[in-house]
This record gives sequence, structure tokens and C-alpha cells, in this order.
Amino acid sequence: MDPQKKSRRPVRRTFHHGSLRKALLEAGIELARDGGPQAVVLREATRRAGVAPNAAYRHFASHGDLLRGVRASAIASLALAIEAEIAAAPRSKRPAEAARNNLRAVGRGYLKFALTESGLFRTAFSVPDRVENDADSAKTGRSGLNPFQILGVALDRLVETGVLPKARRAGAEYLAWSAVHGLAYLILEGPLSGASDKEIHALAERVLKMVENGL
Amino acid sequence: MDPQKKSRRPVRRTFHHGSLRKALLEAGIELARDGGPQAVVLREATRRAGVAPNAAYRHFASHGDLLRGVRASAIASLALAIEAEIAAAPRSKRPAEAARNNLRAVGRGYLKFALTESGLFRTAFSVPDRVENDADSAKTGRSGLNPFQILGVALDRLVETGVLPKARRAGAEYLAWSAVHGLAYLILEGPLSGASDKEIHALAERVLKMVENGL
DNA sequence: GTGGCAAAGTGTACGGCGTCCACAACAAGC
DNA sequence: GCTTGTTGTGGACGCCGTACACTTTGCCAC
Repeated sequence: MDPQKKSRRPVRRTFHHGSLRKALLEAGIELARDGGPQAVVLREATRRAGVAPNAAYRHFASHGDLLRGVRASAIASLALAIEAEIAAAPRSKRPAEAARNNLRAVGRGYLKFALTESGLFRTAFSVPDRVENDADSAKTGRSGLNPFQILGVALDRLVETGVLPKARRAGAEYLAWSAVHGLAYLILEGPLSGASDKEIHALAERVLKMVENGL
Repeated sequence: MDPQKKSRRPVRRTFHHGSLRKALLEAGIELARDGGPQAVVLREATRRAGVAPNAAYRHFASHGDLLRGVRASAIASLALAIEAEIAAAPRSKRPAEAARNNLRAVGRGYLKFALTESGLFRTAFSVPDRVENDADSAKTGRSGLNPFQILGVALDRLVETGVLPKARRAGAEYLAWSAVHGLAYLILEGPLSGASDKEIHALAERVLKMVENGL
């Protein structure tokens, strides 16, 4: 592999970087990871890529454009985290129970990601941007679905197994997402920011149960 | 009243402003109202107050300090909006129903404020800052309670009237707040940002019902 | 090969931001 | 009326995003 890609230092033999877009994106993701959306600074990204500030404009129209790129990647990471949690969910022979476990795994994965990757999580939702039927593959996980779509599939399974009446399926994404996202916010930047892991875990389970009962 | 307070223009006869702190705060609130937290720019606030940038540092330790002040005011506005909605809630002779109406009014007031004053709303929750048992009077409404405390009172009434089992009272604030705040987010910056008023209204009622059933 | 061209970097510069320091205008008390 | 502490001014610094003009480079047609 080309040596300049590995080294973070601004040591670059060739004039051309080769894959600057990717390097900037990765630097931006790094910045977002520890520091949130505010920390995604165009000049710093170029510095880390060992390149002049203006070089970024060959690959991104603006700072906001770079941030949107980082954001898309953060959403994809979230999708992966949810998928991982789904894969690790307890199996069940009974379809209804399995579907329920599945939905809970989605919520748990969402919350786990919010807590362990709070910088990326905050970045993912810092800028208004449509997600729902967005086919942008930069935002999807292994399954090719974005987080919103993963949630949709989980709800569909709930309907198929008779747990959720079909009449209440429409818009159910929004109810579930509201509750879980709200809790994530309270923990990250709200009054629950000082709560212990145990308290948080207990609350998370209550919220998931509330969603299950209240859909 | 002193003439320099009314005029926005940097026409100021006297060297001393007189009430610069207040003027800066009001300018900051104005900025936040249309533009959100990002728009609260220290230099612009001083410009509107007709004063040199550095003058702000006599009253605020930093830009963040000013932002916190604006934020406190935004929270107070939210409290007032909720109180107004409570006052306008349908009355009922039956205590249980009255308590339920009361809680719904809290949620509705919260969402209404988020939608009609989105800049202030986003500012209110942009910076991590404890609220729950915060006695800071800058954040309270007419009743002397901050939004979180108002919600707490509503839940207490639910327990008193037997609607909510006492065992489930602890931490119920967080469940309710999660759901409503999450919905507000989805509408303001998430996938529901393009939804019609009717859709939003319907979803809001569903979320409130979910909370009621799921607490 | 070589000449030319588009693509991808660099350099310089501008205005805006938050903030620091030294200084000037003022209000109040001795 | 002079002193002293408070409050506002002026100028400067180092960041930021971004525009414009320039150079270096890879590549393709001849």
C-alpha cells in the first residue's frame, strides 16, 4: 500500500495525496468521535491529512458538506451497532417473543451506541437531514438498511407475529424512536448526565417496556 | 425611561450603558429566537447593544457564559408556555381525569413551545446543564418552578388521584420527558421535519397516550 | 516521447469570531 | 477635589471558513 496513507504526519512525498477525500472524512470522523459535531473543523481535518486548508474544497463544497459526510458515516456506525445488538439478542422459538426481543435489541443498540460513541451519536443528529427513505448507502449498516429502516423492519415483524395490531403500525417508528432518542438525549446532555450506569440501565429497560406497551 | 434602552442603534450619549448585562441578554435571546444556539454570537450582541465587543466581558466571563444566560431565559420561557397550557386545559370534576388532563397539558405545552419557538427551544437544550433540582429563578415560570419540576408536580397529582401506582412514580419524569422531547426533536431536526401540522398533531396525541399508558 | 489539459494541490488574503491587554471615561466616597 | 474602583474603548492575536490566482501533476492524443 502507499506509505503516505498510513502515516498521519504531514509527511507526503507526492504532490497528490491519492485519496484525500477519504482521509479528510476519516479525520473528520475522528474529530467527531471525541468532541462531537462542534469539533469537526475543516482546517484541522486538512492538517491531519497533511494538506493545505483549501485542498479540502476539491472534495467538499464547504465545511457543512464535510460535516454531512461525517454525519452519514456516523449514521452508518449507528446502524452497525444496532445490527450487532440484534445479532446478539436472545433467540426464541416463539415468533412473537422473538419479534419482541428483536425490537428491544434495536432500542438497546441505539442507546448503547449513544453512550459509548456519544461524539458520533451527537454528530449523527446535529444537522437536519432526512433519513427515512434515504437510499444513501453511506448511511447503512451491513444489511444495507439505515437505522430508521432497521427499526421499521423490527416493527413489521411485530405485526407479522400478531404482537402489534396492523392498525397501529403506521407511524409506529416515530413513537419508538421518540422515546429512545429522548432518553439518549437526557443521558447525554440532560438531567440524567450524572446518573449511574445502573440507573441508566434500569431506565432504559423501563422506556423500552413503555414503548412495547404503548405502541 | 432612559432613551438609550429603547433604541437599538449604537447611539449612546453617555459613556456608561446603564444596564448592559440585560441588554446583552435580550440581544442574545433575540438571536437565539431566530437562529438557535449557533446564532448567539457575542460580538453581534454587543453590536445590538451599541457597545464595543469587549464590554461584554464586564458582565459575562465568556461567550459560553452569555449563552448559558440566554439558555436559562429560554428555559423560563418554556416553563411559562407549559403553565399557560395547563391553565387552558379542560377542567374536570373527577380528580383522576383532571390529573390526566393536567399531565397532557404539560406535554402539549412542551411540544407547542418546541414548534412555535424552535430557536429558543433548541437553545434551551443545546448546552449540557443540570435542571432538575436547580433553584435558579432565571429558569422558572410564574409558579417558580422550572419545566422539570412542573412535570414532577403533574406526576405527583397522578399518584394522589390513584391513576399512577406509587411504586412507579420514581423516575417517571424521565420516561415522560424522554418521549416528548424525542418527538420534539424528530419534528424539529429529524425525519418529521417535513410533516404536516395534522400529522404532527396526531403523532403528538399518540405519544402522550403512549406515555399515559406506559408509565 | 512529448505537448497540452483537466484535476488536485499550494499561497495569499479577507472578514468574522472569541478573547487578552492596556488605557480612558465615568460615579462615588473621602 | 482627588482618589479609587467600575465600566466601556482600542488594538491586537490566533483561530475559523472561504475566495482567487497560481503551480504541480497524471494522463491521454498525437
